[in-house]
Amino acid sequence: MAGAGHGARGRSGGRPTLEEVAARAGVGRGTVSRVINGSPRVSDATRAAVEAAVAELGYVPNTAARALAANRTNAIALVVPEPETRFFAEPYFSDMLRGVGAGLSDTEMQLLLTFAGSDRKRQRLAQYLAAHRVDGVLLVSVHADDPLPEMLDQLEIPAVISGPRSAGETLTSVDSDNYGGARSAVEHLMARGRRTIAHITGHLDVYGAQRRVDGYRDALRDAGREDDELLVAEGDFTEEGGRRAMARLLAHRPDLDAVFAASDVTAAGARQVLREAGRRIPDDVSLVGYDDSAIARHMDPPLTSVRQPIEEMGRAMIDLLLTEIADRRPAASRGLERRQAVLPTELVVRASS
Amino acid sequence: MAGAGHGARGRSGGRPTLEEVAARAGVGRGTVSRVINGSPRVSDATRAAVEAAVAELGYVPNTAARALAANRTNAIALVVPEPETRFFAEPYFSDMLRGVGAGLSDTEMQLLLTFAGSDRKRQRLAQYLAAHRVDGVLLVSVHADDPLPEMLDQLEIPAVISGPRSAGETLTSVDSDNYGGARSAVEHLMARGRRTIAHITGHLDVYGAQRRVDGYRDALRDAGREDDELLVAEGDFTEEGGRRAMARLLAHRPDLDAVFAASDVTAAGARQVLREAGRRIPDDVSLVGYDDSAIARHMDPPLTSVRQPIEEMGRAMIDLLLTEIADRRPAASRGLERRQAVLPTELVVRASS
DNA sequence: AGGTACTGTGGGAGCGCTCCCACAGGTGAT
DNA sequence: ATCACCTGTGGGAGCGCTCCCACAGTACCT
Repeated sequence: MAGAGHGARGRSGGRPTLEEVAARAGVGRGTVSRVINGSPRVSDATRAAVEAAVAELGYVPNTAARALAANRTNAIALVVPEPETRFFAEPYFSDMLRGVGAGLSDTEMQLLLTFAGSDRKRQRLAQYLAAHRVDGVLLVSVHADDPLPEMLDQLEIPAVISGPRSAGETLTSVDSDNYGGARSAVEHLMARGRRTIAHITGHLDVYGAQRRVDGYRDALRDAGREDDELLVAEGDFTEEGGRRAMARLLAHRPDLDAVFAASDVTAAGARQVLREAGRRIPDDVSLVGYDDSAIARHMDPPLTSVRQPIEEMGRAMIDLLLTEIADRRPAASRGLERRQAVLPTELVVRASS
Repeated sequence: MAGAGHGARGRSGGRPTLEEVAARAGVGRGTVSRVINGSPRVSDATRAAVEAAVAELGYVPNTAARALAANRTNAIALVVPEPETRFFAEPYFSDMLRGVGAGLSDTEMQLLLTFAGSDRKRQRLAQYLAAHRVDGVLLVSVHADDPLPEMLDQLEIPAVISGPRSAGETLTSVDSDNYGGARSAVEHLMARGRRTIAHITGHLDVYGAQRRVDGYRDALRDAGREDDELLVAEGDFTEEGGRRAMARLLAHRPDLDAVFAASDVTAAGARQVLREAGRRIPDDVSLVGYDDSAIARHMDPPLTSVRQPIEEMGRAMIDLLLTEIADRRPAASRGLERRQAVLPTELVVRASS
């Protein structure tokens, strides 16, 4: 309330304004604003006086006023275009969120968590974006046909996507080396003396899943191995998908002696089917997963897995997004300087291979 | 979608304002505001006209202006007073976040995710709160000596805590029935014919962990069983803590034939030590965990566990918080009507018991 | 001397809303 | 006729900032 709460102006609870700080420091409103925002055009003496006043009064800028006047929000949204369930089922997201949080902790930016799993939520999200409630958007796990990136582009809202949708992704993107990670997994299995290496893919409308297939294929081909279609079964990153794919693989190629799964969760499903079929891990069949999640460590036997530096990816996304926001230009310079970051993966060898 | 389609109106990128909608509808600014905010004091005809204008122009209220004028933010913060790492290590948080997201999806409220794991982050958090950047706060996983609740109280910011800090918690709280959950676990073990039932506790400065000990004790006592101090070992919810506690229990009471652990992760640690000691699960020792997390399902053998309705707890927290925000009063009526929600638990029986 | 170009500073003019007062026009009781 | 008291409406007065223009002061040229 405007005039209501003037009684409590004493210590805590009283929220000083710029004007009050200015009065206290004996300067003008503009000068305080300059100090607060780190403008260099302030003399050292004045700056010191203002900073003292700020400290004395415990001044904290009002975000809403700032956002209104400056037409920016100091907030970014992490948009998850899936139902909440999926988001948390895969540790991938948590790790990413962690990196994002870390990257943000040095800034004034606030993180908004937004789910766009249902149509209603999409609707609302569209409104938020239209209202320019955030300065930028982080997109994770976007499927190939999602209209969201298009929309962001039209609204000219800076955005960074994790996992490009295709080789020609137009948005700034951050990715891990899916291709190289898959290669290293397959090469590891070959080095272990495995002859017949199968692959359970991820959802193939996810570009990263395709790249893993490429890495798997190329690793085999470069080693002069057979590249049998029957050794590749399509999964969808889920446990159930892993089970189904594994069952198909065993039916078609009962002689397989290694499986490279596109996620740890998928590997868990595969493991179960292998067990039920009487195959021992790693004695009869080597198993390698992807993500190096907690599940990999807790599996019996512990699962060899390809670690993605997901946390660093989160950090990288923030860095790129902040850059985009900082030099937000009249959209003229777009497309020319598409930014991209690809971070390396690492094979973590455990007992399953 | 909402705003994007109507692109070519007036200045490019210029979002329509209340005033423009008013002009279009042939009414005053105040009337439009009333319609937008669902005030009943508008005639049906006027309301219809305004709504038409809003639709035509693709009007979306400016959040910052609204927040500034109304002195509220339409945002709430989920504050995690721990390092990000801990937050994501336990599925507990993810589930809760899911419930919170679900509870929020029917409202205009935005969710801010805030970590307060380091001192610097605490500092910043304090600033946010002081700046009244959010209308309310959700606190999860607060330890007994945390100053945060106190601060929120002083700032008169509505807050709901998950897991009260003590029996006399002053904040509105949501909890699951820790006592009942523990009882049902122990009663289940007794029904299975187990005679010597040990308990590995959680961090005892967490009230819920204490309540589980109470439930364990009372279940035994009510059944006329011995209540041996040597059967209770203090843990801290972690795997490593579970290992250490289990080792101690085996040393003191090698005759134990059942263990009730205060978390699944703890149970995982206990399981490892039991294995190494040559005890078979469940043949020699029954094992029951708490949380019914993914780990429980993936353990070998699958772990019997007490399920908390964490997602519903998240929902409940939101409901309570929104209520508090809605009837935010001059703090006079505080303490009198302490709200509390306690949700039931459920024992999920698997092969480990 | 005046001219030019800085640096540092004060403060007016909004940003787009909500709040609230004023007031028109209707109703019913006096 | 007066009064009281509704309902619905318009619009002024801010909310606390940022932006930007004006301008004093200083410095270094012609």
